[in-house]
Amino acid sequence: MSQNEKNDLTKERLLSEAEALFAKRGYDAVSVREITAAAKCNLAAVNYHFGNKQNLYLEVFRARWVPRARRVQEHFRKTLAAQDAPLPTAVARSLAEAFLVGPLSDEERQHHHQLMARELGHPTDAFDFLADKVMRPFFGQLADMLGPTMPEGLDKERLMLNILSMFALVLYFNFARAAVSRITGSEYDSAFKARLVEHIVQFSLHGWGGVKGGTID
Amino acid sequence: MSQNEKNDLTKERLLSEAEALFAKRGYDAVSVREITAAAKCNLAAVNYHFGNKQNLYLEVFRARWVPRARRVQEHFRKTLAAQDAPLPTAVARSLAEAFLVGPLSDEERQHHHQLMARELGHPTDAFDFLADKVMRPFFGQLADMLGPTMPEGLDKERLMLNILSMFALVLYFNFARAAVSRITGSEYDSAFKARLVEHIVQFSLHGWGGVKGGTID
DNA sequence: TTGACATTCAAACGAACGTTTGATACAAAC
DNA sequence: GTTTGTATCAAACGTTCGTTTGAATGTCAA
Repeated sequence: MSQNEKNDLTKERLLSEAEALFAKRGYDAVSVREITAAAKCNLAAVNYHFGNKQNLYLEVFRARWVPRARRVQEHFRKTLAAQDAPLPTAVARSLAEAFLVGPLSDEERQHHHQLMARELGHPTDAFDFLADKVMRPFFGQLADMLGPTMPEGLDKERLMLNILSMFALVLYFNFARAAVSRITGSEYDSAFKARLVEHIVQFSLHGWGGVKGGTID
Repeated sequence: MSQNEKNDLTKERLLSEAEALFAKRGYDAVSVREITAAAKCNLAAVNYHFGNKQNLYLEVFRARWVPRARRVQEHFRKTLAAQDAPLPTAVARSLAEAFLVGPLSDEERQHHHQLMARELGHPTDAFDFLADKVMRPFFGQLADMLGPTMPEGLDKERLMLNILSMFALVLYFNFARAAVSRITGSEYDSAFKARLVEHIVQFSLHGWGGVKGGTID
């Protein structure tokens, strides 16, 4: 088993370094040589453990991205269950908190959302996986939760667009950090992140009008 | 001048094909050979007209992206000026209409927002250009417009976050078209686009609560 | 101790990359 | 008619790419 442990370590290191590099710079900009150098192993290790570069990319989603998404969703469900009823206010706050603070380290969260954004913009095989195993089920749960509390006469598409829009904000403010910092002139520190959570909650609930924070909390 | 015209044609074709390919697949995934093949010219044309690949990429932003962004902004200002006062409702509607329907062809719009999203996620030299020449000035104008109409006690950062959030929605629903279609199950045709404009306006103004369309229009 | 198996490694493979070169074509200037 | 300058082209440059190979290493069961 000590042999298996070593194997696993190399495989795990490869997955970690590959994820970080793919997230930061994209599939094509990262070479196998760069990944194996970062993982401190031989060039051939990628092909030995994963067959080829493309499959390493897919495995990053299977072995790392999906479990992490599940952790975030679990965190969301836990914090929401602590509340009385799944009212939109509580749902929005729990969602924003889970995805912008939540159980992930800041680096994990950055990589997570960058990988997701890349797949949204240019879907590969990984997107099928991601949509079926993570997005659709979770969005379905949210729709079931929020549907009854939404204004009357709200069709399913409109509800889904509302949910997607909140995720667009979460994704955007994680994905475009550098740009957001430069435009707002604010450092992306934990204080700014707290203000961001507040903003996203207010915006999702009330749009431009919901900035006074009157009835919330 | 007929020689200059031919030169220009090649240069213009290169810019067009390069923009389309860079937008769809990103800088590193597109080769100079692929661009010159699409533009039906010799491989060396990129280096002759633009020096190198990187500079062709920058020139796509300077010669194509920025002028197009200006056209969209001009469209926004024109349709807004036709209204009485720049109330948030009119601003939101004019913005969404300019950026989701507006003066661009559907293909242009798609490429435009994909290039922008790529720069937001991983800024290069093009982003400096883009931020200084287009984003900051326009966001500044919007802030001046919307500032007085916003709820009392709204600081500058919060106002900018509101504006950025509306752009996040515009960008997202252009950038992640394939994914949005697959999640909502709706075709991205012009009818869906019209519903999208309506949704983004309502969401930006009222968040999850603004789906009844009561006071709007 | 031996044989089977899993893992790592240096080295090399052919293909594709961005870029350069020198020849060629052609219009305008002298 | 010759020169000058611009644009295009096929061909090649050296480099890097993803992948393959075969030997070396270490582990464990027989």
